[in-house]
Amino acid sequence: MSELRTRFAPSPTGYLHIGGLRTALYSYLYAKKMNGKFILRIEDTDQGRYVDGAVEIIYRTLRETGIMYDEGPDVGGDYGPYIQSERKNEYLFYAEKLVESGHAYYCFCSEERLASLPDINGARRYDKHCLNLSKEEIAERLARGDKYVIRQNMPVTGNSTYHDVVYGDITIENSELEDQILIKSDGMPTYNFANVIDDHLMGINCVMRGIEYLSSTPKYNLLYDAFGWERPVYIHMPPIMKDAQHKLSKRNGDASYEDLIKKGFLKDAIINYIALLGWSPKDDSEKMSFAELQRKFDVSGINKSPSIFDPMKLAWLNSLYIKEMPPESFAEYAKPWLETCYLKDFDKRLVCKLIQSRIETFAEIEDKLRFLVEFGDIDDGLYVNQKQKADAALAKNILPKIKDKLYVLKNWDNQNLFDTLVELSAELDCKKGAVLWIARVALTGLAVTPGGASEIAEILGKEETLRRIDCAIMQLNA
RNA sequence: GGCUCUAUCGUAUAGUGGUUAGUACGUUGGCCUCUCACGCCGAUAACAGGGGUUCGAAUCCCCUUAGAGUCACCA
Repeated sequence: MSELRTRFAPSPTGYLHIGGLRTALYSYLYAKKMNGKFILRIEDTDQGRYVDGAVEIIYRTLRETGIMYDEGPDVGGDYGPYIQSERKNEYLFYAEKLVESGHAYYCFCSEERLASLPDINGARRYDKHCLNLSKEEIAERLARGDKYVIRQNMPVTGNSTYHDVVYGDITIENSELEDQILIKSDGMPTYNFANVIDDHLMGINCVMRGIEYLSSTPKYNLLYDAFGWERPVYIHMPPIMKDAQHKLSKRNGDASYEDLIKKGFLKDAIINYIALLGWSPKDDSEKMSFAELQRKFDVSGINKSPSIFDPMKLAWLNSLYIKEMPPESFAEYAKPWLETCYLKDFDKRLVCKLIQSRIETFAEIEDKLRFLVEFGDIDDGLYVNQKQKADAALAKNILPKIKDKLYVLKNWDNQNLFDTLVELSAELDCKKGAVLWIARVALTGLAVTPGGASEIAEILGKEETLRRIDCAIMQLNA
């Protein structure tokens, strides 16, 4: 068996959406598992849809996520060029070969004629009108410079069957196949044609792509057959949906890879999650590193039915990756989000320690830390905690004592603060939870905070802590 | 509409003729605890419907229903 060669062939239309990224991921994982090659090819035959910078986004995203291609436009290889617009001349040559063998023909039909074709169930099917043109007429019109396209000559009877690795045998009546255009009037090949020619020329023997190509694959197979080329192995994949009836797409404003990064998701979590959308390993593993994914990936685990993208589960996976980050990496990665919090001179290390285990995405940082810079009215009701037997009256009573204790505290760190407050609770003969609860509320004015009273006091610093306690006392006495 | 594909808890899935239908997220009860979070223990909830085949069907077949894809000089 020759070396497995698979490929990812995106169009540079502006972004790499989640579905495309997953296709690339699966193709890469499968190629690597089989000790084969993974190739990147840019399909830019539609000049109208080309978007500047889109190619760079593709390169960057694949690199960033670890989906390294063995051959491609910017890394080279023996089958280049890897950009379709640079292979333009190849296609016409092969199309003409097909014309010679009768598998394709020139078509001079005008747009108007095409538009006048009968509409059958909402679709206009080309009627093979130009198939019957005489050799002389074709030569004459070609010489005259008439605009033309080259169409594939589909069989009218019989049916075509092929095997798909995930969907099994697919059979379609040949009469369902339209004489699709191979070469457009601008001389460029259509995707359908270029795709087949390139795959063959590049030695691609395994094609992994979205299910949208499942029903047009017989057309490609007819092309392979006409040339006498060996058909590749096909692996079609189910779509990723936003909900039961809508596909996930940038057009609907759904998240692309880059959007997810901006929303505070880690690339490892994104890759891990999308790997699980439509595929599952033999065991019950869910959190898998890229290396594990490579080891465990197998096409037999690919699902047939569409799967809905679940941000909640992604967030959960993301939190797992966040928790295992070394503190330094976390601090480094969190930097941009921390900057939006105006933390002034608070100790970033302590702040990170506080939030690392409490966020699922980095975007939550701002909300979680707002209390560090915003402090104002405290609702008396917040002092009430039945379990700890705390309330506003108790707060009014012990807050001054807390203040006195802290005022003389020498080493301002979490442990000392905690010990001091616990000590006070013993002296006052009340629950330590009551003291800590009241202190925390007084310092933050919030029912829920990341971290307890002592941790927060440590970050706030002595001066700010005492200032806030004063504030709280004043409010209670007002 | 024609053609193709799909159908297990809300979501992602395990399951390939015999299981108390498993797991994870979510939701939820509890424990732990200076609130929250983490962690731990429990609960919740599914074979779309109807016919077959079979001693036996989530698993095989058919129909219905629902959904997706496709029918371009787009990829």
